[in-house]
Amino acid sequence: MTIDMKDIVALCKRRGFIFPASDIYGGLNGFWDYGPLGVELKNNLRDLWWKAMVVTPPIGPDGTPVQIVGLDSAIIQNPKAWVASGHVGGFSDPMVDCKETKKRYRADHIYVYILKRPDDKRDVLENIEEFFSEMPVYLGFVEGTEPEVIAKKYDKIYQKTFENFEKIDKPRQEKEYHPVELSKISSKFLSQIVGPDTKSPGTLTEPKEFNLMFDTYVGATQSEDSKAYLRPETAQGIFLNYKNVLDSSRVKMPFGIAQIGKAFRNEVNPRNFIFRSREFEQMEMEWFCHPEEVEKWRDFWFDERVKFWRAVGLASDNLQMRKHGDDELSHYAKEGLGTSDIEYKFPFTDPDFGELEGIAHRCDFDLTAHQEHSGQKLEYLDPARDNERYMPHVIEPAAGLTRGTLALICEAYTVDEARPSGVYLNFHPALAPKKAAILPLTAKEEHAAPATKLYLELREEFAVDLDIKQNIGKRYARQDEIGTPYCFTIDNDTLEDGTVTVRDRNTMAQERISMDKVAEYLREKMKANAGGLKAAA
RNA sequence: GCGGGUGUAGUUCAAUGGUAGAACGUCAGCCUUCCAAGCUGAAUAUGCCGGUUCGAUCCCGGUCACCCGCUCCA
Repeated sequence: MTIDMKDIVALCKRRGFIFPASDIYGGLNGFWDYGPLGVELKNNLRDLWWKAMVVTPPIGPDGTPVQIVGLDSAIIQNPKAWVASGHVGGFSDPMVDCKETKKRYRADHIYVYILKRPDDKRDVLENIEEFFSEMPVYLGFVEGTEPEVIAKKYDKIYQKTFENFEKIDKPRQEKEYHPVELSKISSKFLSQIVGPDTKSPGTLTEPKEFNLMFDTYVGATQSEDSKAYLRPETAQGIFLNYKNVLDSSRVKMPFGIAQIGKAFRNEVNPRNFIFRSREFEQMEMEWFCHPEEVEKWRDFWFDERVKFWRAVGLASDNLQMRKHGDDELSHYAKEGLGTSDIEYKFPFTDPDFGELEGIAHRCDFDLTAHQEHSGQKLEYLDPARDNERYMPHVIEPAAGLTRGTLALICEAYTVDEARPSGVYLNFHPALAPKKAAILPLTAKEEHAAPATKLYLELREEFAVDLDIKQNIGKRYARQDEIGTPYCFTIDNDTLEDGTVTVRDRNTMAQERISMDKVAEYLREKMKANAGGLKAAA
């Protein structure tokens, strides 16, 4: 049975998991808001990650717990940080697309060759308008194209374009080609320009800025000097604080710094609900180690991270591991061990998979770059290795918190025609936004009063709901739809013998337990069902 | 960014160039001893802007958003 994403999106809105951002204004492409239940779910996943990384980090290969400390760095950093990281330089150039070949060029790499006779003394750039009115078509070439190739293509295109080519070309028998950068030519002439890899004019789009970082300005005045960026990844904040952490927290190589937070990318094309959005949340850990140990730690962290995703409920075949091909490696991972992804089969990627987490070997790219740009020494003096001085290498497990939340919802979404709601969310109890609902069988005081008492007791320890109104079936159904694993129902027997009914979300089975054992019951169920997770709380 | 599609209540759907309906959900009340029961009542919608028209939710244009396929994803 294939699950329709539309149904999931509808449920998310209907029950308060995820809303379109600025909904009442018609939304905003690439932005989503997390509703009352969505934020609980997301926080639960976030807290479990933090616990697995920072509070109780795993036991390392040598049998002792590894060292990881936390961090929460600013979203806006000195813009030089993004120059050093490579985010500013390589990706801020205006790009031109060819509609026909779908190729993409840097606008300053394409030259349009204007034809003129040697005796024509006009300056090409200053009289560009005249030149374009004299000849209907000029040709663009990528920087460095051989003159012979240019001449040949001109002959070919002109012969094809004009039946009376000879007549037109006659006065230009002696001609010169004058290259002009495409970015210097008004876009109104694009319809007269033939792209480098095509034969007909007008296929090139207007040059577009292609920097995926959001700009902002620090301070009251807006100028180039005050320009800054919203971070496109949380990782750099970790590298920027690497030295501070080392100097203040007594960690030794190898160790990790973990951070959870928002990141922003001005995606060309946000898609697929919250999967690719412009504002999203990352859970990243940078693991610093000696260059010789990267392989060991890469394998270690990959296993740990797979365990984590399985433990939070992605235990099915929908989870897959995949190594990046050389052609898709990031600038920082071109050397070294590359990147391996943990991927999830979302309904919208099915039968393919979408990235949930990447475990990358970032080499010493970032620290070296920041050392160069900042002038600060970032090498590590390792007393455990005879005071060897080296630049640590980094293994980075970088997970998407918002993507993970979406995967949890997709995985939990279970169609069941047999039950009144027709669907339920099969969340792991540790992840469920509500752990239990307290339901008096009727709204009468004799049921409502003990239910309220139980609710007040349980809410000290668990996220629980008290729901008194409407008939019991409706209330069960509502809890099914939001994925509450347990419902405790107070009825007449409760008054007699102090027991309540426990109703299990997945099986709909019921059993009676003593009311004063409910907290303990819940505690044990959470633990028993927690799989590889440590208790959630 | 390109091509295609879709926008009506919270959700899923009707209908119409002339007063926009339903189901479910929500809320209020009654009822109710375990799975959206029953009764009564209530609130809530034509994405936005413009054009054509006596009159537009419907026709046209633009825009925004969502979906599908490509592209992109440092």
